[in-house]
Amino acid sequence: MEKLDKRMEELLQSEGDLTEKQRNILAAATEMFAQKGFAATSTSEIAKRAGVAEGTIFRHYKTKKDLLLSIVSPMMLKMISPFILKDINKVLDQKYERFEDFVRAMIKNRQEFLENNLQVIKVVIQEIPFHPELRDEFIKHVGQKVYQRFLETVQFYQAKGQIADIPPAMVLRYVSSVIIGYFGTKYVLTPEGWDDEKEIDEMIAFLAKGLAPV
Amino acid sequence: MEKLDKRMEELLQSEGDLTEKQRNILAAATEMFAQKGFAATSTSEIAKRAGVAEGTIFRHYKTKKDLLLSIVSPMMLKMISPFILKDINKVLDQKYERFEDFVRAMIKNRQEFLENNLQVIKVVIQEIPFHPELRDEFIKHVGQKVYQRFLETVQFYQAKGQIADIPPAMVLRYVSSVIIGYFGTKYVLTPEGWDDEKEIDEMIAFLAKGLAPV
DNA sequence: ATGTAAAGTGAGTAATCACTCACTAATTTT
DNA sequence: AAAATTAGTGAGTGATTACTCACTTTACAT
Repeated sequence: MEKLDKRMEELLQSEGDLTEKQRNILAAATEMFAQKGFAATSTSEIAKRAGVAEGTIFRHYKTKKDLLLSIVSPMMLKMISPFILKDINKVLDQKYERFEDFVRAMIKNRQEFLENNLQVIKVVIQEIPFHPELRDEFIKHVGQKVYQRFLETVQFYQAKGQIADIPPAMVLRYVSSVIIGYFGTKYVLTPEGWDDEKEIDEMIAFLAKGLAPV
Repeated sequence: MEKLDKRMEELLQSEGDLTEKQRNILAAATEMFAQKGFAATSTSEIAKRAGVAEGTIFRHYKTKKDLLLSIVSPMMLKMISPFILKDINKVLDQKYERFEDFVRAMIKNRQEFLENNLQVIKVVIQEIPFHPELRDEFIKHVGQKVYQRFLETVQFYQAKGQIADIPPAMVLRYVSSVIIGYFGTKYVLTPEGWDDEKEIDEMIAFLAKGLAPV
């Protein structure tokens, strides 16, 4: 666990000691990958937008794909780090008496993160279907670690009699489907007159009612 | 409405009078677009897999993008046609006493279609972020037509006292989120030991309970 | 059988692609 | 300040790209 934390820290603060030009390259590449997709973006375009010679890109990244991975891989870890870092785990496990409060805390916790990283997350989602290594990495992290951890959480609240006795995997799917639907609606469809507080309250009320024991 | 139906029929049965080579081209392109994405697939690869000269592709499709659109556009109409064709609308509106039965019928209705068109649907989902015209077309059809129609359906069951008095748009989002999560889990993650009947029963029970009036 | 239109071909084209390399500029180490 | 390491450059590379066109083959109406 110590080693994992260390490796993660490296990746999380990996943009600290970069040159300005290097940061420009990452920013330009992220923008264009998000907009046009990885395959439809040329390295010459990236160089142009970054205000950099094309050779400079390849000084830092062996291939174009290397550039993609150095944008996307750290983000995958960032996405899930709150769920598998031990100090935060303690908080998750013990703080919330009711399942509803736990869900609300999860949403708030990830909302700011989402807003600050919309573009990179867009790239991750868009490119996963085309790059098996990305898919594998995602499944390995989210599937094995986060999924297992949340399964236990569901069972915890089932044992407390707050959630009906349906298979935990189903509970998890319903909850995550509705939450993903919430974020998707908000950030992809961006409807007018959207009241965050009210949406979250109603959503959690719906989930709690649907999952309540008979 | 007559005109719409006619235009739709054209598109729906549009693969009838094609040459064998033309059908090979469409099949090969669909396969490769689904696997590698539109931008990463070359016309020479498509020609090779279709067993056809590269020039043959451009005899039938002015550009590579034209080929994509002729695969994707008819599918968009197929996806939503059951919801906006009038004869089927009658069925939807009157047949089901309970909201649960309506939802179950919707799922069964679209399940076979999904299974028969997984590849093309994959292409649609994958390419929408990169092609604004596709996004617009999708929003125009699904957003304006299907969404409005389902809003009315929700209000219908709310008036019958079967669904709680929460905003119909929220109801619609919860239901569609969970159903999309169901299809997504089944066809993207393809878990082992998946019991369709049980999954659907539990899912509908959860939705009904969560949406029931107080 | 013959004429005509449509289907199919494949070599050719300019443009663009990701990437290299010999070189200079800037930064850090000693 | 000198030496050494790293960052940055941009012209140049062969390969590949989407697409064209003069031509041949096939299908079908007369």
